[in-house]
Amino acid sequence: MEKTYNPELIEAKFRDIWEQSHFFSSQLNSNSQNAYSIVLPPPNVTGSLHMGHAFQHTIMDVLTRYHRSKGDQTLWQPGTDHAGIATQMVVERQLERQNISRHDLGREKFTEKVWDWKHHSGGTITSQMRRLGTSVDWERECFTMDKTLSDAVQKVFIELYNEGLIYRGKRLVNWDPVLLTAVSDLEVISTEEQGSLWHIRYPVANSDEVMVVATTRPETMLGDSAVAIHPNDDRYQHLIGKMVNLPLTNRQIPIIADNYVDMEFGTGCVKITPAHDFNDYEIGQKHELENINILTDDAKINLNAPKAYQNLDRFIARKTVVKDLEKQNLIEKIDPHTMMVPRGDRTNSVIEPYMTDQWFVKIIPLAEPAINAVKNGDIRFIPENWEKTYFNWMENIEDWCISRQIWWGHRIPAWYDKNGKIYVAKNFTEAQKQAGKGVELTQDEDVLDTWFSSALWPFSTLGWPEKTSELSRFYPTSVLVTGFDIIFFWVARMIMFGIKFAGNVPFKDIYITGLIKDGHGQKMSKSKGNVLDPIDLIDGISLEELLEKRTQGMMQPELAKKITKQTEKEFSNGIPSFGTDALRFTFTTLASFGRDIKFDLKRVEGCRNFCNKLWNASRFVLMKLESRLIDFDATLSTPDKWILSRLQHTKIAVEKHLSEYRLDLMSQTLYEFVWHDYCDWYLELSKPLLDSKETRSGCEATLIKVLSETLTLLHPIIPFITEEIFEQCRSLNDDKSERLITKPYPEIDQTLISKNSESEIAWLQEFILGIRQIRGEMNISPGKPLPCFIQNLDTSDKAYIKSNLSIIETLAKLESIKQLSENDSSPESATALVGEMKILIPLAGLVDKKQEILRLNKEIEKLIKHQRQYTGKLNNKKFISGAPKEVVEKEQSKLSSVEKALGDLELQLKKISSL
RNA sequence: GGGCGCUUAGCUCAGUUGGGAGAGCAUCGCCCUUACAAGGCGAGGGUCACAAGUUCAAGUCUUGUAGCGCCCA
Repeated sequence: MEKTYNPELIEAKFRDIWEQSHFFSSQLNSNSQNAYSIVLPPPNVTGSLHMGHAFQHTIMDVLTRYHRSKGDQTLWQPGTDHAGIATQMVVERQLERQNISRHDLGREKFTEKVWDWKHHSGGTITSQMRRLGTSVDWERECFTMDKTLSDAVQKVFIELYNEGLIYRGKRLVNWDPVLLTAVSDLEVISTEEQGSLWHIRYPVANSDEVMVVATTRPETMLGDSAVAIHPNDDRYQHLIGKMVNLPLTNRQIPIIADNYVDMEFGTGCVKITPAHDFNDYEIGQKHELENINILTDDAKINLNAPKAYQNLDRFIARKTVVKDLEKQNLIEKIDPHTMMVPRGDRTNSVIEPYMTDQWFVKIIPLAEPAINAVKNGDIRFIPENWEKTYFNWMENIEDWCISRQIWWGHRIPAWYDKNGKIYVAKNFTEAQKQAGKGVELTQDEDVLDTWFSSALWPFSTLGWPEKTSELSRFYPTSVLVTGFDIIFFWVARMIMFGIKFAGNVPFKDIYITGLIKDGHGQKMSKSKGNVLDPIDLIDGISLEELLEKRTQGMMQPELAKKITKQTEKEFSNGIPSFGTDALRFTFTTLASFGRDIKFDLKRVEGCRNFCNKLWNASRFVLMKLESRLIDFDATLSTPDKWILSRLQHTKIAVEKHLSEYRLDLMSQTLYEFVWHDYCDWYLELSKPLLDSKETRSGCEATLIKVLSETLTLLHPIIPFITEEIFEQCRSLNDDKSERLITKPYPEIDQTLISKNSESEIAWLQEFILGIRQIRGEMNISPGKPLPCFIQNLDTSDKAYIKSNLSIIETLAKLESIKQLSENDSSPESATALVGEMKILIPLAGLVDKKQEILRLNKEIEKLIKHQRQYTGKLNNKKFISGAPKEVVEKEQSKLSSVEKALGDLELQLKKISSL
């Protein structure tokens, strides 16, 4: 074995071997009683995988590999999402650089271009996944626009339509005037922005009075249909039912009363623009007001407005309107105002409420069973508190606008005749049948919201609506692993559609992971220039390349300087190559239940070091056991029994943590076992054990047995390095597995849990630590052999000493250990205690006694602190009477041992000081 | 305005029916000891945001305050 492990070579090797051997296939373990399945949240084919993907993929891979090696028939279903708007935008932007618009190409040519992009981008994603070691069943890879998945989409649409759960209608929707499409509520991000509040005078018809209304969007006055006041507002009672002259328009509009109006806000008068405001729309419906649309698709003023404003862009129109009002002295005042401005999540353009014909899903009948599924425990959120977020949204849910005026996606299977009658069918022929021969039909131009097809993912990928064997075997899936950012977009909709169409919930557990942020807790984004590519952490990247990556092709090139500076500061030497396993281990240690995960390179470094530690421990084992015939039935020594016992505890903890999705605790447990139990202690103990004939065989068998099981435990987290070590050690092993990936997960063996060896080794460790501490504090070189006296031994001390004498001498580098009886006078010594046994290291020729006095005082101080704490408790009568017996007894025994130790140390202090 | 969450060592964070304040990284000291310097050994460092309450006992439960963050309107 190489002295330092080199991830690059071994990763490439096993990527190929695993996949070519079909080890990821869901057909394995087909005789098993248990099925385990996860669907991969399909990444968008818009680009490449980011840290969040890599993080979640690692979690899913750990679960998948674990269940596979437990013997479950395991499916991890891969695939990608066509991501309608996002992908269309990527391609449109590329065309833009060649000065081509999608309209130049036409629908058919354009979608061809998008398919080209899809093949390119999909390839990037899958190759990245392979680099990460994701063990998905590649033979089952899907895409949301595959034929079978598209058929499923059509079927769902048609069935919902026939049931009256999908309808088409003219409604006020969120309109993106740049994309020229409707978007759903979820795709609109409202943020606080500085604006103005214009107070405008509306003259009351046939009167001298004016009503002052306030608005943040003065141009919308061109579409006003009424002025509203609160029915109880004394100031305006006499005006209800009268008319106002709407300025700039030559129109008269009524004054109405409605509870919706807030009397306290502004003047208490509100302009009502039903076609351009969601609240006003409601009021308009109630009062049967006219919906006056004053905007074109791209947010210019249309022909319904006075000539002066027609064809003006909405923001220019705003200025013009204000100017004209000022001219007529109709502006009362202009206040600065912070308000919520809605912007499209893709384009960042201001979203307009806009009247258009759209398709909607009537959502409440679907939401109710989906709410119940979580209430009655069919679905569990992990961590649990996310269910509150889910309920909160589901209980206030609104109909879902599913039509998009774009070209990339599932075209809506609806046709219209000349009179606008709708025929919903799976194809033109069927639609024609419905319409009757000779009726001229045209298909709806729109496509479906991307999330409509994603909502079917857990069953459409398994072959639904066909009754496939996969569907019956793997549906409902075991767990969904995803981020909280798409609970509404995706998770909720999968639950609704799963229950409705697949007849059952789509998954039993929903593990909501945290989101990966940069080291400062900032969201990673291209515009912030703080994105890390998981592949760069695996392979490493120079500062120059990283800078180029972060500043290339930016939407706002003026930020490049700042990004360069930040990047240079943070990654002055670029990023070293850490390897896939180190990155995966890092992700699992970060997988606690927090919301934000600050990603820190130092953490990866620590995990890389762990891999190296494991590598070197294996190298040690291999060197020691090379060409030896291992006797797996050999007698075991106490240290052998101890490490086997520790291994069982580790296995128990690992399974517990994994079943609770605490991958952070799982990897921490394994880290501690490997580093601190196996390497720090057992490997050190093995050195003397291997040197002695009586203990050698048992130790050899234990070394390899524990290593081998540990590799299996670690394999789900760090598959590459463990597979490589397994291969190198295979000749030593007695098991028949060809590869670690197919090796059965080790069972917990309760009979190997040994309390006796645990307490004996604990004693041994205390002994050695005592001596190391003296060495450390006295600055005695670790290589210098020391003489040692022990005094005040009880029977177990005596037994332990007898069986561990040479081990202690080796590990603590002692020249000799001599027992003193109670009455023997000891030389001037440094002291450590193991229980009541005293360890004495003579000071002669080593250090001056001042240092030992200092050290003793420090120890004594610590003990006194504890003594105070315990006596305080025990002097409290309420504690004695109120606390359970065991607790009181425990406190008492703690106090007595502290007091004994104190006595010993104080005596020692006196003795040394007086010399 | 409604909801959710966070505040523990210099930094990042664990702490699961209330009973010993922990890890990694960073810091300091000694050591290139034949698995590992990507290492070994030892050490220092905390009023668990603040206040009140429940309890024999609170980082942990309840209430309030302050600061920060997210989601929804």
